[in-house]
Amino acid sequence: MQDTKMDQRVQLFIETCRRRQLKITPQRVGIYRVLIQSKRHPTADLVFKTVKKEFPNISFDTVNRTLSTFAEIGVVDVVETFGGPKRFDPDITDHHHLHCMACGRIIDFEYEGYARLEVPKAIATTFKVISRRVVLKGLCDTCTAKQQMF
Amino acid sequence: MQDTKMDQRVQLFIETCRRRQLKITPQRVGIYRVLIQSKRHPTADLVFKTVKKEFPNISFDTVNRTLSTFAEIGVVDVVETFGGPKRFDPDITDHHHLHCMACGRIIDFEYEGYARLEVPKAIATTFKVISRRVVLKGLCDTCTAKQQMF
DNA sequence: TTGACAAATAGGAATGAATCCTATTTAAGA
DNA sequence: TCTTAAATAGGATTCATTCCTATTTGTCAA
Repeated sequence: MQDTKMDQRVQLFIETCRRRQLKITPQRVGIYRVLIQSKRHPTADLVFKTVKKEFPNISFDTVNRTLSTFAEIGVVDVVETFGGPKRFDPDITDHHHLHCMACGRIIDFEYEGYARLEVPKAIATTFKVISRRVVLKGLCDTCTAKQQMF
Repeated sequence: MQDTKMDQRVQLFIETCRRRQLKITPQRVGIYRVLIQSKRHPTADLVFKTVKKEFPNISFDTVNRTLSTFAEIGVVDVVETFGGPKRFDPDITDHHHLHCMACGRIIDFEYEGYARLEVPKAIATTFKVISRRVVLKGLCDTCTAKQQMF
């Protein structure tokens, strides 16, 4: 990500915090920066280890609590998983996910064909939909290649 | 579920175990019976508590290990979640999920419109798709009603 | 039917993830 | 500045899951 693009996102993030009356702490900004630079839907622990380079005595609890706060105010998403630790996604725009069952990688994709996954009427009346996503389980290219070696 | 329908499913389950050279133990059958009668995508702990009524000294480890085995041989699915304990789904036919963010309920639904969620070509070439599902996040009717009380 | 053996189980210990607790620090408005 | 509520660090605790090992039990072949 370009520096200017990143600064823009950080600026928007700060405005969101203000709107929600959340204090702008260096830790929060640091965690947010780590998040938007991540490409792998990181766990709290991974964010912790990364942000620790800049803030050597930040605590895990701060990182974890902050990630929950971010999810509450909508600046990140908690991603669907199949067990294991929570994973976070700084991309809150509409997109879909491939899950590799072998290596656990989550790959983002967009697709016109799913653009307006309309919600069945019978459901729209009894359930208030907030977000929609297609989740594909399978094997990524790397893992498929590995399997064929046996 | 009707008894005959259930016996049929148990019979199929037993055949699958044999095919995979898994021993048919009373615990496994008991756990499978609990699963196919569950409507709530139960956690290992809930299955454990339920099956304990019939097998008072079954261990949690047995239940948990067995559920993993079942997932491996494909007789149950591990369901996508947003953190928290693993949840299991005895319905392995194609269907979709609503997740209530307030109470955690997962509601199954089927929909013609999603019938053949075709996989984008660009993806089909690099990723081997095993299953596909639409995941809708939102609020169920009960929880929507509760929120409006405030 | 019986005996042998690998597989499965029970129960407890160990690990990992997330949350809670509390004393201390700090952002932000007066 | 000064004040105060919010946020943090660090450790303790809880909950979920996996690991370990002695014992039991399906299954298959004789």
